[in-house]
Amino acid sequence: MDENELPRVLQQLWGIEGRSRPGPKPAFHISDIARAAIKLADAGGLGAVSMSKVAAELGFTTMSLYRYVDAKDDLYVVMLEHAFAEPPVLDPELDWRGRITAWAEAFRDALRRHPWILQIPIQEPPLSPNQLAWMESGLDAFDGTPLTPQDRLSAMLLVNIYVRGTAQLTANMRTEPDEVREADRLYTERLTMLATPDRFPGIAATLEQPVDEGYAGDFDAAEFGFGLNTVLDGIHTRITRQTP
Amino acid sequence: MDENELPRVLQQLWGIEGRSRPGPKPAFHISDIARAAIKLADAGGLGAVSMSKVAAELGFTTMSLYRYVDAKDDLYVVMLEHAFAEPPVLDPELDWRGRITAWAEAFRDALRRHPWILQIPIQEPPLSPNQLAWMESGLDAFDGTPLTPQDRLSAMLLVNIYVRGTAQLTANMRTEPDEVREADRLYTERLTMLATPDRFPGIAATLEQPVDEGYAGDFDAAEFGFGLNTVLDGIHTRITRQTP
DNA sequence: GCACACTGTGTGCGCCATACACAGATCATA
DNA sequence: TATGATCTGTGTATGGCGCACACAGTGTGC
Repeated sequence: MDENELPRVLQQLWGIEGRSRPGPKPAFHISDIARAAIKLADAGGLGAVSMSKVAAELGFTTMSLYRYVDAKDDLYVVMLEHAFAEPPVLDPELDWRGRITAWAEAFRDALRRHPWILQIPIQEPPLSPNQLAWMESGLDAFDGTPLTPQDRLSAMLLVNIYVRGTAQLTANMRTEPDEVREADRLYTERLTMLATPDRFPGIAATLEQPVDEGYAGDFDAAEFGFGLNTVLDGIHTRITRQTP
Repeated sequence: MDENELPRVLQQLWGIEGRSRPGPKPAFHISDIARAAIKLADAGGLGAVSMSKVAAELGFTTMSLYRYVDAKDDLYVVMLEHAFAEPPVLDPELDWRGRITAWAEAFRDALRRHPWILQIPIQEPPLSPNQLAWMESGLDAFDGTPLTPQDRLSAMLLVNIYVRGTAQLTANMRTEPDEVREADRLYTERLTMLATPDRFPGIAATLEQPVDEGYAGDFDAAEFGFGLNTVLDGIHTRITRQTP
């Protein structure tokens, strides 16, 4: 095997400690950076996270961060890793459908806690410990089904994509529900003005049906499960087709 | 109706021309801005798009762009609108499944042509003409089914999300296929090293199965349709459940 | 006790989005 | 036809950003 070393961040996240070396002791740890950055992001979105702001939050200079992190992208990796703490422990009593549903809801909750996750530009597939643990947890949900490992991966990714996608849609995630409602009202108003029935009959039809009050709050509760069940129905079809 | 005017960009995209006014004639049009920006983005990703670069491409100063566009976000709106030209015309001979498949493939192709679309931070739901035309086209695919307008919206969004999500996954979209293959090789190598069977049995199992050669090329062709069919199976289940 | 690798710091560069003031162009109106 | 309002593109300036680099001090292994 060649000296194809892992990037430094991943080494640190996996706890591959370097032997004791000369020089001053590090004043803090990447987990401190993660905490500070997440605090800023939770409060003001990903845009509020800059090297200088994070450093200031820690009480150090901007450049000191670069002793722990090679570039801004690495900061994102560390933030993600800490935002996704331990994956949910899935009840083995449940069937695959119950398990993957619990997994999806845990994922959704994490995204709701840290909406900035959706703003992070994804450059590379995940390799950090907690990310892999979530992957494993999602795959394990299909234990007992006749699905092949590849099919399980596809199914898990499908659910993953669904959760991300729906979260993205509601990612007008202003923390204030009033703002969400107002933005939604303005949107439907404009849509009603622009999507006239003659040119956009399909869109207009969806607008005619009165939207439930408290729509924003209801979406996550009802609509999320509704769409998820559609996805799971598709996976179910594949499973039954697998065992004729 | 209050003076709740549309943002300027949307007005221009909808061709709401202001009456003739004093002052010099504009030297160009937002579509010129869109073309220049898309050219840059196609070549170097969204990061290569800056106000100064776009302006230089047009042969004007940076600040001149602000006479046409209120902020950078508006530039993104214009880019999106022009990248999604006319939506696909769906063959009415096909059933809903054939139609929405064609729609999904057209969407995927657009994303493949302009990968930077996935990098655009989405702030607001779409209101521009071509975006709505795509929405309408996707909704129309379900004509003839017993689905309610709301269900059609959900189904269309589900497919939309699926296409975006899978494109995101393969959005290591280096234009060079060699780079994709190399990145993929490196990833599986590292994953094999980190996801040991004792701690991550599920992940390890997916790695054991030998991956087809030409994986990167095959994904879009085979895997895309496979996953899409799973989603459509779910929608099919909902349709048949609708009509007992 | 020495050499050296490492620490946090300060300075500085190039790029970015965009606020603002300005001179010239052009239309509606007198 | 003259004029004033209002638009145009431009030049300049500001504050922020990520990050390269040189530096002085610190602690470890020899």
